[in-house]
Amino acid sequence: MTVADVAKAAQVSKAQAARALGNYGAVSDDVRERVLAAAEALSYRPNELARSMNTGKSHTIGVVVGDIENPHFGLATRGITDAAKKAGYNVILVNTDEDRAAEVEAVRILLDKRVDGLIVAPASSVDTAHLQQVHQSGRPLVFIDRTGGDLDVETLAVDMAKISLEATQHLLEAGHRRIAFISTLRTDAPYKPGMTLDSSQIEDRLEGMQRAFLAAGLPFPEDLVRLNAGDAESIRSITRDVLRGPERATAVVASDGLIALSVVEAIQELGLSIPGDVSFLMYDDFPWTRLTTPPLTVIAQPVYNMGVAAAKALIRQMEGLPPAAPAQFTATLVRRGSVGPCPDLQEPVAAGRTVAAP
Amino acid sequence: MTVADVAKAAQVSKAQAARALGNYGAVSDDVRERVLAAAEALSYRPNELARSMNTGKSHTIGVVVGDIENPHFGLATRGITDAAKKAGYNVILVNTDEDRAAEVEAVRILLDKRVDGLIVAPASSVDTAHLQQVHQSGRPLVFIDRTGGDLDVETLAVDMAKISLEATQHLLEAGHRRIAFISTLRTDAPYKPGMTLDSSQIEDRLEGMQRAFLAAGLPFPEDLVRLNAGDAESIRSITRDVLRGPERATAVVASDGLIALSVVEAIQELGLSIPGDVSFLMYDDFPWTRLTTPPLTVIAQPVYNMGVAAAKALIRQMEGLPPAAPAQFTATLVRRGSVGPCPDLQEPVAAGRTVAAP
DNA sequence: CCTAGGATTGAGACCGGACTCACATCGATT
DNA sequence: AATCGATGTGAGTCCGGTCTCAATCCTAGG
Repeated sequence: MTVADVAKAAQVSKAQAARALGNYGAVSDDVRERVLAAAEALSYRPNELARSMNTGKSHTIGVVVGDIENPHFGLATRGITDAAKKAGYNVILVNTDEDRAAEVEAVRILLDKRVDGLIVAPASSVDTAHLQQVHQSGRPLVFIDRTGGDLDVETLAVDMAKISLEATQHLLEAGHRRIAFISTLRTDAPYKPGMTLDSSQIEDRLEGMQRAFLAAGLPFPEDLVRLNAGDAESIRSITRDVLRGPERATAVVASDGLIALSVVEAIQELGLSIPGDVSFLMYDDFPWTRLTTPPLTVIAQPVYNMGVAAAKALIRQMEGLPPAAPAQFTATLVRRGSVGPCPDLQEPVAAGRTVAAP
Repeated sequence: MTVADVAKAAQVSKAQAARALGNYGAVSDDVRERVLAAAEALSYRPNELARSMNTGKSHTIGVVVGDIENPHFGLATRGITDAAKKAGYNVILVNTDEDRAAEVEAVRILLDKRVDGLIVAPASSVDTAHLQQVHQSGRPLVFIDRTGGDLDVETLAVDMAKISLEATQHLLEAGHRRIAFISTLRTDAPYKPGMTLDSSQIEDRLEGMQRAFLAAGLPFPEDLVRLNAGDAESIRSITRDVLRGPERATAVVASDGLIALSVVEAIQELGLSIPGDVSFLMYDDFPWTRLTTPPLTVIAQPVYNMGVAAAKALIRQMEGLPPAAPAQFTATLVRRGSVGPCPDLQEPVAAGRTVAAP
C-alpha cells in the first residue's frame, strides 16, 4: 500500500493524497475525507524508510554501550528509550563488549543507517578518532558515563573523583589503610599512579582515592589497585590474592556490580565475614545489595536519570536547540552494613583474632 | 557523498560506480580501481536507507519486550543482539511495560520502519489481534518466553508446567502444603483455578503447581495465588498478608526476579528467617541469588540461549529457510539454601515455636 | 461583469541507491 | 571477413515518499 494506491482509490492525484495524509499544504475537505477513507480502507501505512530518505531524518537514535546485560546499562538504556519514545524517537542498540574495534564498527553501522544522533558510552577515553569524526561531521553526539578524552562533547556522568574521595574517606575513618580497588579495565601494564588509563571514569575514581589518602597524610596503597579483572575466575583469584598475607587489604572496593558478585563470592569462599574481617564497598546501587547479609554499602548513581538526560540532551542537539545548562549528576554513598571498623588496627587488641565463617 | 559523487570523481557513470561499489555486474579492473579509490578518497559510505528502500530488506529486526531493565530480558536481548550481529542484522528495541496498547504501538512503529522481522514477548497471550495481523501479512515473527495464544507462531520458551511441577514437588516433599505464588500479572478478578490468564507462562506455572498437588492427593491452596503484585509496595503488603495468620503460607514462590527482591525484603522485615520460618523459591537464576544468606533456590532458565535461538529462528524465517527442529528449552531447579523443611508440620513439635530475627 | 489573489490541484523532480535494457567492444569462431 | 557470445558501459527507471511549480478554480472587491 503506497500513497499512489490510496490516491487511485480516492480518485485524486498522488500529490493531493500525500498532502491529505501528511497533513500539509492545502487540501479541500472533500478530498481529505476521500483520501483518509481510502487510506483507512486499504489500511495504508507510510513507509518510514522512504519518508526518512528525503526528509533526512530517521527519528532514530543510536545507542552504543558496553553491555546491556549489565543492569547499569540496562537501566541507562531504559532511561534513554523512555525519553526517546516520549519525544517520538526510536532506539537502535548496539553492544560493544567494551571493545574498541566493535565500537568503531557499531558507530559506522549506525551512521550508515542514518541515525539522527548517537549516545555512546565510549569504550576508551583515549582512542577516540572515530568519535571525533562523528562529532566533526556535525552529527549530534552525547557521551554517557565516561568522557571521550579531550573531545568537546556533551557528557552525562557523575563526578567520580568526588564520590570516590568521599567513599575513601569513609573507609579511612573506619580505620582502613589497606584498601583494594578492583576493576575490569584492561591495561597493558600493572597500575602505577599517574598512568594514563583508557577509562576516564576509573581514572577519576583512583584520583579521588589518592586525594583522600593524601589529605589524610597517608600513603596510597597502589599495590592494591588491581585492574584487568576480566572474567569471574580472575576476579576471584585477584580477590584471594589481595586478602592474603600480612600486607592484606582490609577493605575492598568493587568497581562495578558485575565484579562485586565475584568479589563477594570469593570473600565468602575464603570464610571471611563482611564487615568483620573485610569491609566491602561497591559502585552501583542494585536492588539486590539490600538483600545480602549484611546489606552492602554502595555508591548509588542516578543511572536512569542520566539515561533520560542523555536522550534529552541529544534531542536538543538534533533539533538545533542550544544545549541546556549542563546537569551535574552526583552519586551518593549509601551506608549500609558492609563497611565496619578495620580489624587489623595497630592496637594489640586486634592480635589473636580468629577468622570465623558466619 | 553519494554514488553520483563517487562516479563523477572516478569519471564513470553512476551505474558503473554502483556496480563497482556493490560488487555486482561486470566491471573492468580499471573502472573498479578508480571507483574504489574515489570512494576511499571521498570516504563514501552507502546510505542504508536508500539501499533498504529498493531491496526491501532493512537488515534490522525489531524486538519487543516488557522491560529491558529486567535482567531476564536484558540477557535475552543480549542473546538476540549477539546472534543478530553475527548474521549481519541490527536490532531495534522497544519497551512495552507489559502494556498491550504500548505493544500494539510498538509493533506498528517497527512495521513502519520496515524491520525484516519481529521478536516479541507478548504482553498478552489472549489479546493478540495485532500479532495475528503481522503473522498473516507474512512478516517473519517469533515469540519468546510466552506463546501468543493459539497463534501458530514459532515460540522459544521453556516448558513451564514441567519445571513448576518439579519445583512444587520439591516443596511438597519438604512438607510444605501452604505454598504461595506471587506474580505481577494483572487480572481483573482474583485468581480462580481454571480461569483464563493473560500470560501463558503464568498459566502453565499454576497448572504445574496444581498437578503436583493433585498427584500428591493434596488440595491446591488457591487462596495463596496472588496476582496483581504491581509495585514494590503492593508486593510487600501481599507478602505480609500471605505470611500472617493461622493459615499462613510456609513457602513462597516468586514469579520473577523483580518480585523476588521485594518478597525477600518483606520477609526480612517481618523478622522471619529463610528457610527456618519460610521457604523461598524464585524464577530466574540471577547471579546475586548466590550471595544472599542463605543462597536462594531458583528455577534457572537458559535465557541467553533462548534469545540466541529466537534470533536464529527469525533469521531462518527471514531467509526463507524451513524452520529448524523446534528446540525445547528446559529450566532446571537449582537447589540452594532457601527451601527447608516446613516448620508448621502437623506434629506438636511445631507448636510454641518462636519467630526470631536472624 | 471583470479581475486580483488565495485556495486547490496535478505533474513531475528528487532523495540515493539497485537494477534493467540497449548499445558498444573485442577476441574467438567459421 | 562475417558472426557470435561474453564482457563493459551508460541512460534511465524504480522504490515510496516529500515538495516545488505552474495551472486551475473560486470568491470577493471594483
